[in-house]
Amino acid sequence: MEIPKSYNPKEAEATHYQTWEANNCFAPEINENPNAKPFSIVIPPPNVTGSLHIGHALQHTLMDVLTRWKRMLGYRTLFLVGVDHAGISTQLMVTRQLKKDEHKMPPDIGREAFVEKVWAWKNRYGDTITNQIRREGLSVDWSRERFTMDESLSKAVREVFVRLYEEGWIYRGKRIVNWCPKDKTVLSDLEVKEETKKDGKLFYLNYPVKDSDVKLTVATTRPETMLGDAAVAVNPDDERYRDLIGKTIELPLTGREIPIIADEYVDTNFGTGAVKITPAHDPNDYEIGLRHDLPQISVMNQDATMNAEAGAEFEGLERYKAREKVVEKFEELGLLEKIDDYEMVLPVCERCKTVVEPFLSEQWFVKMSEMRDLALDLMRTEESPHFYPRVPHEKVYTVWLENLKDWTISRQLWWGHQIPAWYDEAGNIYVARTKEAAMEQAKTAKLMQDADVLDTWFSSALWAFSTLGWDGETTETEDLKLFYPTDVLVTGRDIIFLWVSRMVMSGLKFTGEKPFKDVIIHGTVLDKNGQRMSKTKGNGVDPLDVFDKYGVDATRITLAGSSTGVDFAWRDEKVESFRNFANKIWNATRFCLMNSEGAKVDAASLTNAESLNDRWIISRLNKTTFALNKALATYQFHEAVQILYHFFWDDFCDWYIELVKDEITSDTVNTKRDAARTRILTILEQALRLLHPFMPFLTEELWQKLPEVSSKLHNDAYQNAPQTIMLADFPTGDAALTDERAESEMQIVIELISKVRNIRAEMNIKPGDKPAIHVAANIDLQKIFQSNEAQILKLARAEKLQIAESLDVPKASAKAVLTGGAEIALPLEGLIDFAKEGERLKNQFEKLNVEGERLNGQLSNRSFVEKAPEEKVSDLRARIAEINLQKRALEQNLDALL
RNA sequence: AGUCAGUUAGCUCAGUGGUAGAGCACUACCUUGACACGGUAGGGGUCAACAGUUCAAAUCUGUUACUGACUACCA
Repeated sequence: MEIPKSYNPKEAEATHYQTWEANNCFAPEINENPNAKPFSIVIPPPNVTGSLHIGHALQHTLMDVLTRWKRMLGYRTLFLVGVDHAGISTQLMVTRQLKKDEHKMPPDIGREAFVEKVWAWKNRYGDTITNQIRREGLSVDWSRERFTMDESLSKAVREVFVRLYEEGWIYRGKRIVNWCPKDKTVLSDLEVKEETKKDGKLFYLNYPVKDSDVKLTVATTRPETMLGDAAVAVNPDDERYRDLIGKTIELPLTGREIPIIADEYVDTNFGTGAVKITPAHDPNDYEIGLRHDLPQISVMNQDATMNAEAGAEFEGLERYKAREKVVEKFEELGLLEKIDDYEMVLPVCERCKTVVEPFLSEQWFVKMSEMRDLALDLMRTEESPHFYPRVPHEKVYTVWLENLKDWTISRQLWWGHQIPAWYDEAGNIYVARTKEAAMEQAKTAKLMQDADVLDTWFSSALWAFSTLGWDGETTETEDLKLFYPTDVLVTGRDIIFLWVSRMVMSGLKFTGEKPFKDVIIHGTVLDKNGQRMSKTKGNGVDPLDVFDKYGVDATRITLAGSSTGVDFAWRDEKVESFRNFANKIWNATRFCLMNSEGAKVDAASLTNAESLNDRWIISRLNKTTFALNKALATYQFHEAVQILYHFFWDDFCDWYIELVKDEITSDTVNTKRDAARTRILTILEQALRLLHPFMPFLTEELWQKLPEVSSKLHNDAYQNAPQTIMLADFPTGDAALTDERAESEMQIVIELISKVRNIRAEMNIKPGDKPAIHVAANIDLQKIFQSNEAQILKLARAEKLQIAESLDVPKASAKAVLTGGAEIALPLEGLIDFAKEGERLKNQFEKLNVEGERLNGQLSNRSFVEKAPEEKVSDLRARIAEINLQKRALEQNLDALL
């Protein structure tokens, strides 16, 4: 078989995914075991407008590793995929295109036509993200793909809305909300981000007190809102203003008179200690307004221009123009005290970055107190969901819930789930599942549906069960029974509040069960300088570029191997090293295949091993298998990757292949050679299975090349499926095959070879020169060295191995001491540099000496001997004995040199 | 302002009480029939500082410094 010298990911990535998908390998139905335990994950639905970024690649890899692992273990696995309609971002994107292509705005074409355009857009571009998911190799079940605006999911949304309304948990009301003047919609608290403005100003305005010469100075960052002032507030304990409480202000520019009131809210140390109160344009002022029964004077329109209430002079002015004009007027009136520079933090719209205006408006809200308690009770009673890592997320989640405010769910958009509420001509509200039902309630057909749609996260909150068939009417399906609650949710920190908490609350409320058992919160991928990636900085890493450059598998295992729950800096060098790892796997397999005549994959070859190196590698393989399964079971992805990397590269390639190379490449055809070839092939095949969840393409490509692989190697649940490594039985380890004795015996052989190599390097022995190795050792060690003579000679590049009870070598020899007191010597007449050899031995002696002194110090500490566990003390004694033994030998060697 | 996290080899990061680890980078040697995307042998860290608990601290506690994240407020 002709195999290229290096792995080309493109070929493997081009074919296998299609085969897997075409053979329905991803669907749970591939599992033929009726008693198989279920395992399910739902993907956090990416935005339909979106394209893959490196954070997705990380999150998706972790989910796919778990899914492939469980599938190979024989679980009935469902990895459910789908996309989110992403209300605001999609609407913005289509609006932008409409503007560009037709120079029109949505109102120009009307709601119906606009929504049609969004659907067309979705159908045209919506598969960008899903094709990218295929590229990543995700083993998701495409037959169950969902979209948040599918009819069934939309029905679930209406159902939930109606039920919550009927219970009084959804209400409509006039509140101060976060208003985006550009998108002209309300935003929830979580959709508002902060932006620091360094060149902000704090304006000090003088308000004349009626019937006096006194002026009260108030400070504000938004002078234009003074047009809507309803009062000035001071702290009741503030001596400076005590006399003024109850008096009246003649509010400049408006001709209105407003009271001076006392309220504890006012901080006497900030600004002037007197605060202008604008109930319609500030959330705190709104609260104060309610307490003091102040009028709510709204002076702005929805686009943040001033309205008629602001007065004729200001009406129609944009908010910042109005600000300038107000300041000008105050200056003209001699009422502008001063302007200070002031660094401030502004709330901005998460999507369009426009400064959000606190705005008095009528909206729909979900009352969170009861919903919140459901989630808090779950945490209290079951400590669920279990966060990985638990610190800090469990606490952050809990504290957030405890302080949760009501959720604004209406959005002034057209793209999304339209609110199932209707109004009659008198303005009465009818909330119902359908228009017909609403008409029945209203006893009239003259109804107008609420124009608003629901927050995108309202439908996302139902994702874990609406995708499995729950629509309010149907509440039990096969999928729900099998796959709900899901096993684990994998997601980023930023949506714990937006999504995780809301899924928990709605899951508990509507299914009576939590939506998932575990929540894995992965870290953020930062750029190579440790900075957050962002479009404006242009420092993002495009996973598709990385795939092209290094291959999908290398990228996947890099991401998994970096994942410990904390943020990490992206480095191309890391992927490069895993690209090299992929190549190493490729070439190890290439070696086995080049010598595979007469061999096949045969599990029996793992149980009938006799030689030390075979028993050793089989023991290593089993320990690796145990450790890997354990690491995955606790979501320790970094650990899992380390385990695999170390086993494959160090144990299998650097030692095992080299140890058995001669035997395997022998020209002599015999059963011994066949057995050795079968064994290495079998071990390799097991290793490929262990690697498969991380590196699906490479392992499939290689596995299919192995002689006589078939679906017989599949897990029992997949015996009839077309042969693929993704359905192979995942090794779980066999305790009978771990062999501590083989491992420690091999360790001493490795030590011997390494020490000889060290001497060779230090003494500059040419690779072609083959010295003799003299070994002095006890009977047990003699046997071990004797039976591994061929391997020792080959790997140490030596001529012969002279084993005796004591050393008898010429003075011109380089020596070393092994664990257990064995000694080695290489006669190097004419090659040895005595000064260098003396230096080398002294260095080793010194190292041992330092360690010995430290340990002796510890041992002479009486309290250590008394209080430390016996085992630790005896370990220490043994180590000291070992050190003394080696030191004595080194001393003798040094003496012999002089 | 509050809460939390981090500070370990030149770089990126593992490591939760018992002799400091990996990858990359670095040095020397090596085209040894799987692989130079390779092999062999090396060098390199008083685990941020200080104090405490302990027979024993990178690991537990406290304080400080720096970095970062989140939450709230900001007239």
